[in-house]
Amino acid sequence: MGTDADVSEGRYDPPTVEKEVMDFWHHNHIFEKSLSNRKDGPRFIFLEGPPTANGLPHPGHVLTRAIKDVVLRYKTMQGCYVERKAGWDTHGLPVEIEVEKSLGLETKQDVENYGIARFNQQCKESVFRYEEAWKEMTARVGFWIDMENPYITLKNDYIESVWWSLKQAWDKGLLTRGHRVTPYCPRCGTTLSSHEVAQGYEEVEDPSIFVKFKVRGKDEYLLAWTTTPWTLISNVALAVNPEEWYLKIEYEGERLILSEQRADVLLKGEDYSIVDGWKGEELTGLEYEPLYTYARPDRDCWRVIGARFVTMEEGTGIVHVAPAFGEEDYQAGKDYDLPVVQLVEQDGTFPRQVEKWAGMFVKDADPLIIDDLKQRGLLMSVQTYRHQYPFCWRCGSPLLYYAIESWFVTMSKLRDNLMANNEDIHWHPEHLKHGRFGDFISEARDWSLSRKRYWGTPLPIWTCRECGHQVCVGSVEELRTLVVDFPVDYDLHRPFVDHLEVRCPECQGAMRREEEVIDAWYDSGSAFFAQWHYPFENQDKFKENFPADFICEAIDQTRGWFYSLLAVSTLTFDAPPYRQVLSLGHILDKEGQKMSKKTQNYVSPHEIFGREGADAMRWYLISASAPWFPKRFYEEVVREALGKFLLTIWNVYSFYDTYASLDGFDYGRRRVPVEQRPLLDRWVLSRLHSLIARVTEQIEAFDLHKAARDVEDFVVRDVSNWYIRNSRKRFWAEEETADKLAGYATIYEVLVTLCRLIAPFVPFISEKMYRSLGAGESVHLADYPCSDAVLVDPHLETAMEQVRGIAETARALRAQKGVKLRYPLPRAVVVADVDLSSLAELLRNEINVKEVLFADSLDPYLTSVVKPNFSSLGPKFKGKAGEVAARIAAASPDEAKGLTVTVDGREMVVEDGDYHLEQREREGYVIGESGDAYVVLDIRQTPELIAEGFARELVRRVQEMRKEMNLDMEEQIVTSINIDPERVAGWEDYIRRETRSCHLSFDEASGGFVKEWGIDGQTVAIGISRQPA
RNA sequence: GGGCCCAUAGCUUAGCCUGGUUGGAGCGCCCGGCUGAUAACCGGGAGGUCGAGAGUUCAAAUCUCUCUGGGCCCA
Repeated sequence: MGTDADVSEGRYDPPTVEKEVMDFWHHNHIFEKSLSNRKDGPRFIFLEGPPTANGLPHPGHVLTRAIKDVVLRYKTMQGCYVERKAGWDTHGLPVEIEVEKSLGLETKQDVENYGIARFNQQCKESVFRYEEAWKEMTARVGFWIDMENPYITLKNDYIESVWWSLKQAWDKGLLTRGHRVTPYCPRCGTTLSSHEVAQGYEEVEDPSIFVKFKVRGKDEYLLAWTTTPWTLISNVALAVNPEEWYLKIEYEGERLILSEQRADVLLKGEDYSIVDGWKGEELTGLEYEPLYTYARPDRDCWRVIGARFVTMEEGTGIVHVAPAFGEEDYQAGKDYDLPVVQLVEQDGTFPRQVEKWAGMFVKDADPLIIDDLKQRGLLMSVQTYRHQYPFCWRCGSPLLYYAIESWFVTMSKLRDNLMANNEDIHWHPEHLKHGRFGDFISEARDWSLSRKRYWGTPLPIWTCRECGHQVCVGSVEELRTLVVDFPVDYDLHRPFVDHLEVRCPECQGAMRREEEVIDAWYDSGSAFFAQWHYPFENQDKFKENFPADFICEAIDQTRGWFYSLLAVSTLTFDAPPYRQVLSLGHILDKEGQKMSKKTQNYVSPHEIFGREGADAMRWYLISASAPWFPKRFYEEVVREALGKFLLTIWNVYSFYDTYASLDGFDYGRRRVPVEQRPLLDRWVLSRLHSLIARVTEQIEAFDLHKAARDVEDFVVRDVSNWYIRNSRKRFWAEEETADKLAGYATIYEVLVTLCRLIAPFVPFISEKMYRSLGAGESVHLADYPCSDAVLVDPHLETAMEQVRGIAETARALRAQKGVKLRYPLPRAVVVADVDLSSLAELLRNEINVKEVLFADSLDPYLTSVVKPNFSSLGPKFKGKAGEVAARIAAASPDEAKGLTVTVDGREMVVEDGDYHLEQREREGYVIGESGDAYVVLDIRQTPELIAEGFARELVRRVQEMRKEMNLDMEEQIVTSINIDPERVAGWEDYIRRETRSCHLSFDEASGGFVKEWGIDGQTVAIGISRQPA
């Protein structure tokens, strides 16, 4: 791309221009220069949220990358040094699942048979499968980020940093082993983090059964409700709400115990009698006979306990308790010292003891258990229950809530710290800070960190087989001291770390690593220090870059990455890891539904890039709505952004380019000082500098959409539709007038400044124009424009706004009266509070009148008309009212006052109420208002004016024909028109000049190109031909 | 089931915080006009139960509550 080569190519072709710009950036190292340029500037610290490259990027990723880029380019142009290190998130169950699928492995046993080493090797390869696609998308959307030196969570250095922070937690006593009932996928053989569980809720129908538990020694039953029959096998207690009332009733010959409230609801209209009643607490301790005795608990159980979580909203008010399968159950079990009966294997099947259903997947056994209970007469009713139930988001298996041993980070102890650190963070949108996010951290749960899986950062905890001593290893060096023959080449993943021979520092016994790997969210949450291999290297680098000034991801990261960063940072440094966080809304499809891979209800970004281009897509995404609002995305809206904004600005540019290069204009040499330029020029510059001030303010507040809309408004309304439109004639002048030079200088300044202003938003087209204008090597190396207060003239802006309004009104009045704009009118009179005289000439041209006058009052153009008031006349004059009205209407305002009429021989005086005066335009004038101002149009057309207008009609048609013939602008023609020459008397020269006719005749239309036109209902034939050379 | 966010013309949206003339604009549509930069522009028109209902108030798109729909998060 040369600075002024191929500038006159006319039509804007986005993909071609954008590719050209990308090549230019690449070959000239513009990104690198944008960094080295600002080396000494203040730092603006950005932290990239790492994607996983085992899937193709979709429009949502384009949005995130585009918005990040806007902010980072803006900061760079403002003089900041903005380092941008890319990152890859590489560990975790999703990766394993992909690999399992491709290898046809179905269980953990399959994986182990395949070999953990080989398996992890596959995982490692898988996470870079789409690296190229990601790199390409990133480059194509114009996101400048260093993809050559990314941080990668699977690197030894990265893992070592993570280990270091885990050891910090360990030393603080915040890394502990405990039980927790967690959602568990029996197929994957692992617990799922809450973030993962959330992705897999589906509405399903489950059995809803009412089960009778026989009270020990009595012929009475406690009625309990459950939707998970398979957990009944492991039942150890029944819970009642101690505060609620319970009844013993007799119903269909049976004595049942349930809550009073629920009895009312469930047995409404049924025939039952109340036998007894108690408060819930009185029931506690009551023993019952277990439904199943496969378990032989070592502790007292099978009795009623009190628990406040028991609600009266559903069920019977008596809840079956199985501590192994529910969090509340587990807690209640602890409170009452109940045994944890867990008659389910890790793969989700019943164990051998459960003779009837051993080996069967528990959920599949539900109907059989129901049958069994039915046959034993222990079932009250079976219904189905629709509710949201979690499924494994990757493999689709129903999740089981399952008490499992796990390592925890006890975040619950850090709640106050989390909240204090959150106070120092600026959230966009703000409501997240104390809303969704604030609520979440104020009730922070312990972070279940460990995963019984393979592909992840191994938990660096070793336990001595001899003495039980545990060490948490915080560095490779520390590990080396514990290991016999630590090899030179090492890999901190499984199975390598599992096979190390570790000696207990206490007793020299053999140590064994806790077999789990950690939640991959901890990896990415460590990015802010682990990307630098802190604290083993880059201590300064880390200090310079902590905390980040800005992070930005989609809203779903609120409890994902935004949280894991804050959690790790609070745990490790007790400080907030970022100062500002921008949370983006999601991209939805045309119908406002979320995009999904399954339905493929979205256009691939590639197609958009290939047609409308990256700038158009960016512009749409930025200007459509606030960054944090969801956006509907489809091709038409992008095309609209292209047509409305990009093509308009391009046309302004190409207009300037056409004329400026024709005239050989050189901004550097022939610049007219601003104060010597016409008012219109000073106006557009004033608008420009007002705009700069607003845009800067809005970007700072992350109101990117407002900034974009203001820019668009300026370009379309002010520059293209007003400034250029009213300046066109200036550039047609053949000689080099000061006026023309002033115009060139102004458009040039507007364009170059605009390029800089919009460079962060639309980096390609701005670069292309900036360079073509010869303004510098790259717009992205330039400074962001500053508003120059000297150039801002608010009075001028207001006056122009007023004039624009008046022009619109005048055009509307013309349309009303059917006077075409081409026909000049004698005058317009403006009545306004502000002095608009300096803009009179502009207005005169705009509305095509011979003169514009200013007046203080409308009175000279108004006349009063007497209007009879029928509602007053009617009752007075009855049948003669019409007659009287006619007399009144015929009177002048002066005559009307005190007018006497003779009705049926009686003389009557017309009173004030019998008529009213209406103000009307005087004959020949039409009045309109615009804001506080009025405009009067004199619409009396004289024959001379009509001739002039008609001449313009003819010129316009000839021009159209010239265009159709593809004539050069300068080319001369011979013109003949079949009209009476009288109709354009005095305007023959005008027609000749405007149409570049060397010969003009008014007779039969003849020549190479003859066309008939309908002008004001008449047919006019025009013939033109090229002048023979 | 709970929390948060959102709902204005066929589409994209301004106005809502801080209640007050007739709810603005752009795209699209119809009619007319302008045009030798333009895929543009100008004027007019059709098109709004301001998601629904209730409340507060002299007055509600705006404040409150309930409901419906969508999104996100949590269960």
